[in-house]
Amino acid sequence: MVNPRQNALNTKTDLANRLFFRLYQCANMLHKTGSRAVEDEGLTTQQWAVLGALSREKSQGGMSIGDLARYLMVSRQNLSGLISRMERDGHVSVAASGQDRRSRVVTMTDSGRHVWQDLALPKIHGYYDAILADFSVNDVTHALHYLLKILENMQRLDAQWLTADDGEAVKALS
Amino acid sequence: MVNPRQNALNTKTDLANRLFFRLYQCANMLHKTGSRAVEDEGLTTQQWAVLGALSREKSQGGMSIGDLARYLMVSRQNLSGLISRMERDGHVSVAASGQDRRSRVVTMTDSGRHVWQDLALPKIHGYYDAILADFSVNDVTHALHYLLKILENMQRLDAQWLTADDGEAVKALS
DNA sequence: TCATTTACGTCAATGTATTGACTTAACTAT
DNA sequence: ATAGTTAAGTCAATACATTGACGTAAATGA
Repeated sequence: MVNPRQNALNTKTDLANRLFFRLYQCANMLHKTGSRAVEDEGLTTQQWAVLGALSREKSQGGMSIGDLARYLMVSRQNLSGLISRMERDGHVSVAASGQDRRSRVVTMTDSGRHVWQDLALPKIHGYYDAILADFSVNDVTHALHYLLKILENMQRLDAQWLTADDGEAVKALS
Repeated sequence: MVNPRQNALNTKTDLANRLFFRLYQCANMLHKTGSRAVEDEGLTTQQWAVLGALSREKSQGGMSIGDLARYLMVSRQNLSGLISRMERDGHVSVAASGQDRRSRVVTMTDSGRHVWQDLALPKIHGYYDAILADFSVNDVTHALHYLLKILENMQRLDAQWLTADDGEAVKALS
């Protein structure tokens, strides 16, 4: 006997539905379990992402709020508050830019670097091990590849929306 | 010549780092582009998830706040506010449960069902098409498989944390 | 039966995320 | 040079997300 609903199962739309639902759940669980992994250090998943960005060799000289926002793909308004809390907690310091008087440069403090390197990173590696325990290197590579493709397409859609919105504005003015 | 940093590249830890960073970015972009896809209907990505849950045949009789929270993997405190906003906007109605006087049952209103079926679903399918345009059915299947594994491991870690926390509480009492 | 425990929902505090509006500064194209 | 545009950052309003604390109701166990 064939399941009468079988036509609707395993179609691309049905699979897409399940994929995005799982991505939604993953997003919730990432923020919950990620923050829990570094809560003893007074960090959250988002602050972990900021420290990770600032700890790269490429950003030894610090990063501006705008650079960080673009890198992490969040709004600069959001970063503004996040950086304020991290400054309050002594993890980062903010200084005026010599080049651009509008810009403010965010750098890790010595304390922030200590928290990141010595306290948070071991916890984070333990977190990776726990989540990816049954993943082979090949599995991680493939999962990364798919996430990257989804991300690129989301960015493309976002960019299209921005230009379409400009078009609307222009149309409204004419 | 071998890149001196090659040892650090493509190791499982390095790949894990990149995977979780991309997952973090995907989470941000999902909420941004998903909400944008249904903004004309006055919905957000989260409200879309709620309507999707309530529209299943399985939940014709409605779902309690707690059931919804477990299904979507968010806290019931969060759902409480989300449902209030959706009730305010007329998408769902909340009624007392006949079985359990503590419980409140959430159901889609006729208006909510109209918004979901006739307005939001076409937009959502367009969103799926835009993000998964260059995915084969096989690609979607594999991506779904990896997300599911990550999710299962995150849930396991979450459950372990809960029992470990209980253990701490017990230890503190003894 | 009656005390303990567990479950359901909400309130409050805090952190993260968005858009819109605004100020200030840098850039750009006459 | 100067007007117009773009870019950097912040403030405000709103939505989403967490934990902790609380009141009420159901379930459990001696």
